Amino acid sequence: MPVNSFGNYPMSWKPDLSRAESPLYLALAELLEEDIKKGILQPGTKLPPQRELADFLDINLSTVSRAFRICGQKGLLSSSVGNGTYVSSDAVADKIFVCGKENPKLIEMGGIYPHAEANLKVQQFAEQLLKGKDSLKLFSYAEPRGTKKQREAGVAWFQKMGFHTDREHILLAAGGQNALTAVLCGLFKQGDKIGTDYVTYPGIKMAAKMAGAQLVSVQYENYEMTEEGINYAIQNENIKGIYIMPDFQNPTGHIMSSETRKMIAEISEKNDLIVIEDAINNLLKANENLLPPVAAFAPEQVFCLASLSKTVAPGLRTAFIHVPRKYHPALDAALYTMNISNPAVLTAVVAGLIENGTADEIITERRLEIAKRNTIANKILKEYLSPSELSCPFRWLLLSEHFTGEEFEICAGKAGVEVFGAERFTVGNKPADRAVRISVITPSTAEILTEGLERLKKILVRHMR
Amino acid sequence: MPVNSFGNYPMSWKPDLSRAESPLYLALAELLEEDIKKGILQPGTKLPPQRELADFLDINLSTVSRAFRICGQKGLLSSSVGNGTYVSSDAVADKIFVCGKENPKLIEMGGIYPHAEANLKVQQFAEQLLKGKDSLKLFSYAEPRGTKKQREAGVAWFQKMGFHTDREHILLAAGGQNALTAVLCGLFKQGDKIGTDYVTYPGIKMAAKMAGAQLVSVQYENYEMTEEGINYAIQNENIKGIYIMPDFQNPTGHIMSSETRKMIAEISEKNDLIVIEDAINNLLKANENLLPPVAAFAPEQVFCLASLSKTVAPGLRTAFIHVPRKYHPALDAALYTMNISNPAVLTAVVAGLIENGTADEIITERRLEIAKRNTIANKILKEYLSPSELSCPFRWLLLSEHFTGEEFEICAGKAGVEVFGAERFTVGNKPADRAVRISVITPSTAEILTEGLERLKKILVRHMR
DNA sequence: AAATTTGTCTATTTACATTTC
DNA sequence: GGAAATGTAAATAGACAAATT
Repeated sequence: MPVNSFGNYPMSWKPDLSRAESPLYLALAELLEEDIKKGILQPGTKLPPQRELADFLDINLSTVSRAFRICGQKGLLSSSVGNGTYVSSDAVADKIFVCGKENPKLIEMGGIYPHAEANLKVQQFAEQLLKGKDSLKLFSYAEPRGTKKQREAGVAWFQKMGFHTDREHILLAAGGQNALTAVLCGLFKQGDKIGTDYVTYPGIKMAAKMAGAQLVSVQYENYEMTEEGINYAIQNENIKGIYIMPDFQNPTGHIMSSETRKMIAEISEKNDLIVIEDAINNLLKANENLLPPVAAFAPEQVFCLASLSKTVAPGLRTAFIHVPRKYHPALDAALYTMNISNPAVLTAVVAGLIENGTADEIITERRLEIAKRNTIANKILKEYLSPSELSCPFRWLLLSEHFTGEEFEICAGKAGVEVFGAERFTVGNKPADRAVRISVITPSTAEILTEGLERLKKILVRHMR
Repeated sequence: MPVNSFGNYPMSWKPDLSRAESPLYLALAELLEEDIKKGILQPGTKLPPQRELADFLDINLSTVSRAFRICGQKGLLSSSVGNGTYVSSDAVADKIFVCGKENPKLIEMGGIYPHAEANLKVQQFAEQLLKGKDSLKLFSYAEPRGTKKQREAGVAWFQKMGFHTDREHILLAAGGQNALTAVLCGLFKQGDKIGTDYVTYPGIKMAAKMAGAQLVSVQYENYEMTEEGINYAIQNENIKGIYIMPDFQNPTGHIMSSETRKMIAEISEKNDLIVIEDAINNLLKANENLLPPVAAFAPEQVFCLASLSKTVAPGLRTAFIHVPRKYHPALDAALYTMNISNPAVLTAVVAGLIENGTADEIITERRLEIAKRNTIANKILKEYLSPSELSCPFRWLLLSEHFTGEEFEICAGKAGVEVFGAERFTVGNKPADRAVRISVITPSTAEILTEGLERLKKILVRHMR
């Protein structure tokens, strides 16, 4: 018999299990998922305590618990002891990012797609390579782990970042996302937890979902995870790893301080925490601003992923991974399971470009082009943009209280500009920032960029009055 | 108090839980895994009934059950009601297949690697393509789902097999293994079961492990799954899907009859069973032997995977997937999570080769070359080889009672020939066949092939007396 | 500072269905 | 053909620890 007086303190959710066919725990989980997807339970809603719900439904506490766990693992709920269970803020927003081109009139500033013009040197090199001897082998199976020469190119690549590693620590993946998925699927089990920033790269959310891992957002200050935050997540959330993007954090564009890098390295060593460091933007930073990746401070604890997509060319679909020795077999197996091997043509091009110095030239070009575009962005939207270095390919646009990120995304879409609202990047149950990410590098010309930015400004100004 | 008289019927396993620190169920699972890996519990061993073990250890039945389930999901055990629990026959053999070259003196006939000489036309086409206009875009991001033209090439590819599908049913993957992993990770949950042949392509074992799915071997007759076998597995093992390779089944080389193809199509429709059809070898069959894939008979039930690795060139890392409509979103998301997109250069080459007819020429060349090699194989090892069409790139070598597959693999290795023993292909708890798979297409020349086969013959003859 | 709230984890009880003998 | 053997699944009970009040 229910003890609580439900009348006085109405429960936020009163499911009806009376005509459920499947087992109780499943029926409950299904109802919950349905109600979240339907919007009956909004993100951020606090659910009734498990005991109260059990009492109300006249079933056992553990049965409710089990149902909640199922939804929790799907990323629909996030809960903490003593505090309660909440509907995740990103429970619904689960859209795939699709490379545009569907609406040619839309100015694409959502996805970050470096423009094709800078690919000239890559194309020329590839053409030469195909003419060379041994080019027939470029269409046979490649060695799964890459050749010594290719892994050596990876070493050279990390060297540019100020991180000295060696051939035995390098594996190759078919791009940054491929690398990320391999690490998650290869090293994490269903139910394992991974700490992230409170807004983060959506690709980690997709990869985590595939691996069955749960993301929890780590407490932060000034756009950086705090020491206490990480320690708390280790002790109380039992996270097995963290995911970080120290250079031009996606989506905020923040560059992690040297102190925090060292702090994370230290904590990870002390607690045997797996660090997944996404160094995709490291080499986009200005040359005089050399900040080595966290991996440099804890090389046996950190997976350092270095995709070439943003720095050389996206079509190369290649990433180097620095792999801690003890995790090498597991990641090797995961990459083999997913890819067998990387395309021989592309890895050969990559290795060649790095070896002969062309890669450096391309990076310099890309940096200059981005800087040119950020100068334009700063001129048009200065007061709204979160500050950033000139070579960051995207910007974090802070909105007034008039808009949520999602609302602005829709408004911008109607004005013919695609941007991505903060909701797409959120983790956990904190309400999303009022912000959107805009890519300055995607529009094919500076003119189109300008037009897009002007349109955004119009929307902002119109609502300022 | 134990009821059974353990003295009389000694239990096959008497674990010692007395000094376990972790929870009972975990400690038991760990002990079990350890003892299997150490070889204390051999593949095929029947474990004591759960109740007896619980009694012996003086713990609850469910606790044992839980421990067994953990090991079962790792592929270490396979059990059936009324019958008991057995150590899986492939519990230990878990090696990665690595593309050789490490020992140059070894004649590689283990992995199936089409030789590079046939890549000439591919290389020439790629060279032309790079010279063409728009070639800069080949190094930018590609559309995740492929362009219309590329998907149209997939339609044309399936058309050659006698299977008519359309553009909306096609997705692209970065090779056959990539496709397989995407299907498994995208559509199956931890603990889901998938039926396979009793010997099967090891890649499905790796992919299943990553997805957390369990493989169960389906009853068969004459190298083909039987209707009763599939129905049994649906009803009693609760399989959610089956994996089949109807053309040149790996490793036996068997071609599935037309009747069985239709039977599988029908059962899958009736039971909403997901069929994963690996059609990698379909187009290697002789032209006059057109047998459409199972997908042709149940297109909304069958994922049909068509890698180009064995037919055109492995380095293209491309596979077309025919996807049932209802599963399209799930697979699309999985592929996006793993790859974002396929390399634009390679998919452009693939689409071009198919469109201009070069692909057909290459297939014909490959078939002829394989036939030449099988003629040699038949001459040297006729009496040992399981019969097969001339265009099958590998053969199933049946051994006498003198050898297990593994033993022969080792003997061959000592004689400088790499082959793969049946143990690498086994699923379930039936002891492996006495057989090895030999690839006739991997040695770079017919002479090397001949030498390899002669060495194998020597081993066989020496032990016949 | 102590009591209460709250989620999590392990082990147990009970019921069930299939297979074997 | 019926009893016994055997694995599987769901629901429950109890203990624990962190967070809140």
